[in-house]
Amino acid sequence: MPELPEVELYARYFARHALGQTIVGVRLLDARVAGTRKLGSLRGSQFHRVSRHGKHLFAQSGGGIWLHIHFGMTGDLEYYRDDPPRFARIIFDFADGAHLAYVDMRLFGVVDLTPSPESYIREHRLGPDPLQLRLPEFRRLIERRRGRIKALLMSQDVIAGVGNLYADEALYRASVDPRRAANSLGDDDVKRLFAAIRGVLREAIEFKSRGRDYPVRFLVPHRLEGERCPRCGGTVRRTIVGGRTTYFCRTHQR
DNA sequence: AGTACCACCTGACGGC
DNA sequence: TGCCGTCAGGTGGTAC
Repeated sequence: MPELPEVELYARYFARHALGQTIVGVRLLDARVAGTRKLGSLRGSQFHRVSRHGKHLFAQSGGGIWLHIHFGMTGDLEYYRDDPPRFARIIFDFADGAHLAYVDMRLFGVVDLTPSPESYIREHRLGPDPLQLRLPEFRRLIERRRGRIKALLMSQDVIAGVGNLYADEALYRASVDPRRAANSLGDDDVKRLFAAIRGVLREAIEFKSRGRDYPVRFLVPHRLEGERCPRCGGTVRRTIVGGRTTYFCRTHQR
């Protein structure tokens, strides 16, 4: 599930529920989501800052070390007082008796410690976060690339945070065919795509933070082969691009 | 540089 | 009811 907008909401959720609480225990219920560093060293400290880069969440602890969470396909956070949620894999126990669970049905996520977000970003060669990006840099990142534009948008070393769903969404909004080579886009295409990526991500954060569903003008509610495009009446097609299931409107995406 | 395929996991859903 | 295939919004490795 989690792409940039979802992780942004998780970061806000983490800030709301976990900052300033004293950690009295860290329980590892399934070692397969733990990284190499021992989370037990967080005991006795507090988180006092949260940040996000792409799909990655970072929380600084009192010791100066940072918690790093990547949510994989099914990662989530749940703050609770009584019963732990289903698929809880790591539980942070707080001094006031409440808990924060890292939940992950499919176990593709990772919870680890890192010296700083900057060092993590460097070591894992993450590209810039699209909400911090400006047009000239975006242009530079994609103009000479020969791969398909959708595959490029999903490459975390090019832009960090866009996954399968929002890549489709941005290309749909920008009227660009996901199968086109990146270097075949004209300057107008690049400008529209840049605005579309940022617009789609910002709007998703906005309506999700209000607990609302995807608007009908988004592609997401129409991710079905043969569905009508709400924008032009064309037909929604399903195909594979970059190894992932891709939906696009064959009429207005060119 | 770009792509295709496999692997890592668990669960939901449709067909028979 | 149950078994089977298919699919799922992610990523890393390998091989071509």
